Amino acid sequence: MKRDERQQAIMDLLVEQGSVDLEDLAQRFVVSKMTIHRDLDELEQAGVLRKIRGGATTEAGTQFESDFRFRERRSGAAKDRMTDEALKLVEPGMTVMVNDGSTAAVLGRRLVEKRPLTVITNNAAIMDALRDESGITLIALGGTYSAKFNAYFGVVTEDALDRLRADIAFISVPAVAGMEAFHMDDEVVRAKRAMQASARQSCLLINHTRFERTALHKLCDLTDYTAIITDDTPPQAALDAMAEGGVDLIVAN
Amino acid sequence: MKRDERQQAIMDLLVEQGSVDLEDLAQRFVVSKMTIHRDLDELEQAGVLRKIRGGATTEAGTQFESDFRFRERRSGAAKDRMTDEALKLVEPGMTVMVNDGSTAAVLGRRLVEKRPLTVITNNAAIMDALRDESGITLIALGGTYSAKFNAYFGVVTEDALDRLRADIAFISVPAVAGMEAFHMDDEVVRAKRAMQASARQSCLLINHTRFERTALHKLCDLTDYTAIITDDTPPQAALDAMAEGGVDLIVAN
DNA sequence: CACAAAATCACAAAAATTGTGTTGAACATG
DNA sequence: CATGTTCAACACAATTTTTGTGATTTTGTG
Repeated sequence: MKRDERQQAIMDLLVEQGSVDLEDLAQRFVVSKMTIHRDLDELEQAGVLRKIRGGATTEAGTQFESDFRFRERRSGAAKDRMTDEALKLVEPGMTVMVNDGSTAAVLGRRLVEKRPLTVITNNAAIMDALRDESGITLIALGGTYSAKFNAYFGVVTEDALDRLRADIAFISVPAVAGMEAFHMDDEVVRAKRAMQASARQSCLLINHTRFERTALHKLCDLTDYTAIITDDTPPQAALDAMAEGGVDLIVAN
Repeated sequence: MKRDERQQAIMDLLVEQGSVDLEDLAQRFVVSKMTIHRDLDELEQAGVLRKIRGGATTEAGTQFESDFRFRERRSGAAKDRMTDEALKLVEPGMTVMVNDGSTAAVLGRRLVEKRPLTVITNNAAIMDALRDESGITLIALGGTYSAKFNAYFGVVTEDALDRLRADIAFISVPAVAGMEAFHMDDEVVRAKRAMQASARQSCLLINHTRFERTALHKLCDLTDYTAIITDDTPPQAALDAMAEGGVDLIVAN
């Protein structure tokens, strides 16, 4: 492994973990700590990380932390766990819908594991990822592009969904409270609803930190989902509410 | 300049020119010919080029030559000239449709010069390019992805077009004979037709080498276009046919 | 303030990249 | 088809880059 590759690998780790340990890096790449020091120095010079005692972290408050790919890969482990569960619901030959959001993007990319599949999505990241995969029939939902969500929305999206049918839809939301799911943007809500309406069953993906929160628009009731997957145990209050409402929660850990 | 950079630069030149000269490369990068030899050997090993006496060419008949990016950058000058003419038909504030194809992709990217605009397309390259441009409202047409054309097609695309309206549609085809335009794929023909039907006026972009050729499916008559732009003077027979048919040809050179 | 851990520095060792001269193969040409 | 010329391949040496080691300084912590 050459210098450049190692530095790239360090960046990958940094993006994934948010910080890296010097000692650990030296062991991982089987080089001396001095070499790692030099790598980190260069990367710091290039402005992509900040050296701290014993390792390095992502430069706080720069473009980096708000970078889409960054957010996507950060806490990637949790998303991977949720994705593992979600994939269990998918069988080769199915038609699968996936909505916007970085969690959904992670799932979208991993759908290749279940090919052949037909994948319907308005998520630009998924389109990019599955575009050239053989065994995946990619049906993109058109619409007006939203940079904020890196996905397509609007009447075009909704009309297209109205004419398509899928076996399962994977939906993610930023807020769940009680027995209801929420989202801050009404365009997004409409797209998610259209997707759920066109799929035989729907599966909700929700980060455990997002329970007990609301957002401006209510999307639907949790009873609308045939499966709800989260990455870690949510607050007791949330658990109670769902138990009482009679919905099953799959905790992936 | 390091080894990797040099090799990358060689590939860039290769993509641009189709072939590279060993002697020339040695001079350009101020290294010995032996070094260039070694670079080319490695690149050949990697399968991205083919060494020939005195230099290297793109591996004929491999994925490379049919590579989308390759075709797109090759003979880029001609496309730029056509694009110049096409852009004259666009005014800020308009709603513009652009179809599939590498020529169209070049035009799509340059539409930023006329912003603010609303751009409607099924061309994946254009989606990627305009996605994060401010002042451009990007409306993607969904559909089933076609790797061959790097664009989206099918009922989803056509239905979406049926519900949209644009000021002008830019259409490109691989074959024109007499007073008719052709394309080898019926899915693509349907999308182009739908686009033309949804635009107030249509403009055809056609490479001058593509005149006097036909393809399996007839798309439409040339009289359906309000403007026809080509990059160079076409064969006399083609000119005669168009003159007789009463259509104006804009030759951009 | 003292102690330990970590960072830096300087220098040597190792590895890689590159250039040169030579040899052999391919090419054009009469 | 023989011959001179050009170009590619090879081997080796020179050079540059990368890396490791130990000494020295800096930093953080109790």
